[in-house]
Order: sequence, then C-alpha cells, then structure tokens
Amino acid sequence: MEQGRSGCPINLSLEVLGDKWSLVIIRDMMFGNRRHFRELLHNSEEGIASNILSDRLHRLTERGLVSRAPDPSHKQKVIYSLTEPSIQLVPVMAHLGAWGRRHLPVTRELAVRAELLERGGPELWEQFMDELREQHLDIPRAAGSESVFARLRAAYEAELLRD
Amino acid sequence: MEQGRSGCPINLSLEVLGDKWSLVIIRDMMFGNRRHFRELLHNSEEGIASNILSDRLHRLTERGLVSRAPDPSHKQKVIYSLTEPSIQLVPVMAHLGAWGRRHLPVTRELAVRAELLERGGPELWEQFMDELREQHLDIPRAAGSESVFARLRAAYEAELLRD
DNA sequence: GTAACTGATTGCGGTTTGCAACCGGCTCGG
DNA sequence: CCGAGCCGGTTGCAAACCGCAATCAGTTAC
Repeated sequence: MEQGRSGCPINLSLEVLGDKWSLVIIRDMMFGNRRHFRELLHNSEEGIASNILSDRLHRLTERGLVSRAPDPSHKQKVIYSLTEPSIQLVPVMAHLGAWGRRHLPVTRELAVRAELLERGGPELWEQFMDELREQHLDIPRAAGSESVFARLRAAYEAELLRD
Repeated sequence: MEQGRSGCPINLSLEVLGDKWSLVIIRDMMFGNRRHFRELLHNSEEGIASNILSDRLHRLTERGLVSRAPDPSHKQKVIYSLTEPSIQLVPVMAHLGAWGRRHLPVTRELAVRAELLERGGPELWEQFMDELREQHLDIPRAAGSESVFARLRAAYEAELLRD
C-alpha cells in the first residue's frame, strides 16, 4: 500500500485527479453520458488515445471513481458508470468550468453549459447529481422539473445552431 | 500561438492546472502565504524539487496566475504573488479540499482547514479572497472581523497541539 | 573574507505520453 | 456459415516530462 506525498486534502485530490485526462473522461461521462470505451474514445473533443483511455479507466476504477459492468446487450461491451464519489465532483466541475469560462479563451458553444451550471448554483447541482445517481447508480429520484441533463444538452445544441 | 485541445472550459482549465504541482504551489501561496522560492521549496509538505518549482513558477507566471516582483530588502530575492485569476480559484480549492476530505485518507490536522473553509461557505470564501487581494494585490479591504487567514492558521495549530 | 543564502540550472535515469498499428473475441447481414 | 466490422483493449516506439542530486553565480550578514 503505497501512500502519497502528504495527507493534505488538496494534495490527495490532486494525486487522484491531477492529470490532463482523468477529469476530461469524468466530464464526458457526466455531461455527455458516454458509457462505453468506444464512445469515450471517438466522441471526445480532445481526441484521447486508446492506451491512455484504457489506463485512466483502470486507474479511476481501482480508486473508486468509476465502476465497470458487463453490458447485457453485447457480451463484449462494458458499461462504465460514475460512483457516488465522482458524482460528488459536480460542484468542483461547475466551479472549474466557471473559472475557465471567465479567464481562458473558451469556445462560445462549449461555454454555454458552464454558464448554465454556474447560474443554476448549488440547487441545480444537487438536482443534477440526483439525475446522475439515477443514470449511474439506479437510484430513482423524485420526479421533478425538466431534467438538468436535457437542459444542458438543449442549450448546447441551440448554441450550435446560431452559427 | 499554440492552441489547446479544445475550447471547453473544463479542458482549458486542466491545460493550465492539470498537473500534480501547480495547484499545490498555489495552495501554499494562498493558505501558507509562501512568497519566496526558498519558502515554497522547503516548507512544503510534499517536497517539491527545485527545477520543478522553477518551471511551474515560470509557467504560472506566463499564464497570468502568478506575478513576480523584486524584493526591495534583498537584491536577489523575488516575491511571488497571486493574481486576480488565481485568487478566484479559492472556491475551486474549497470544493476540492472538501471532496478530498470526504473521500480520501486525509491527515486530521491537515483536514481542519478544509473543514473550516467548507463550513464557512461562499461568504467566508469572499472574505478570504478580499484578504488575499490585500496581501497580494495591495488592494485595501474594508476592516472586517478577524482575518480568515489567521483563523485557518489558528485552527491548524490548535489541532497540532492535540497530539 | 568567508560562510550562508538567493533563485535558479544542469546532468541523468526513469516514467509518462501520444501515436499508429495490431489483437482475439464477438455480432450481424447475407 | 462466412466475411466485415465492432468490441475493449495491448504493443512498440520515439519524444516529452519527471524527480533527484549536484552545482551555479550573485548577495548578504558577520
């Protein structure tokens, strides 16, 4: 059992998430609902390589941020799911997106979701986390207003059409 | 002018902060008020190497997250300061710390600050950011209650004495 | 004058990264 | 039942990056 560099919460978080790809993968699973290896590989904006994706999925799995399960519809397919710890990264994602939107040269259509998440605030994040728990952990949620997931997607697609 | 992998806010944030050291350095400047190379080098929990520290300080400087200025008291000393963009990382730090504290094997005394920041919520973060603006940007703040910086430090030291 | 301290740089070996090609098992259409 | 294409990966390789120890020249305190 190798231990990290220090017991500081921020340092430990970085030892799990502190690379260029882990959070991108979680982002795609979270906001793009990509659940299969091939989806994560080809539908990514950034073009991750298959060996890196494979490595990160294993690493995230053994650290408890991702779980894998066979897909009943195809004996070879694997479904990757978020876990409760990674679902609780939603506020971190929201803040990180808001910060990037404010200080870095973001693309308009990709910034829409970050803006919506930021304006929605903690209540919206909680609702979104409940939707993720339903999608990934099979925990039914109280039927609420229109899905945050759908709203984020709709806002993005509306922005695409503005060109 | 090389551009990144995509214009997504989260991806762009990761291209700036997505390594194991950048946020650790910003954390030490932010919560430990380390402003000199030597302080950052030796007083760090994690033991960063000098070449890495040098590289990251340059990188963070050219990306606008850190500024450098000569120290009038010593012709060779350099004072590193946070900038407005990096001060605005306080909420990200708070959430990241809270997440790490909840899901990773943190050390008790190092977790105290994360807990205090989490319980304080956005109002406390704003107050802390104003203190950072005073310390790093020379922007005077309205005289308020006891400094958040001092409270975080006191809580940490009180926890150390409990051994 | 000299010893300690300043922000770095250099050399080196090991690890990680990104890319392209490839793999055996599986599914589906004909 | 056969071939094409899909499935989650693995392999080989070159380049970049990483961490460590030693070292540097200029500055300061004594």
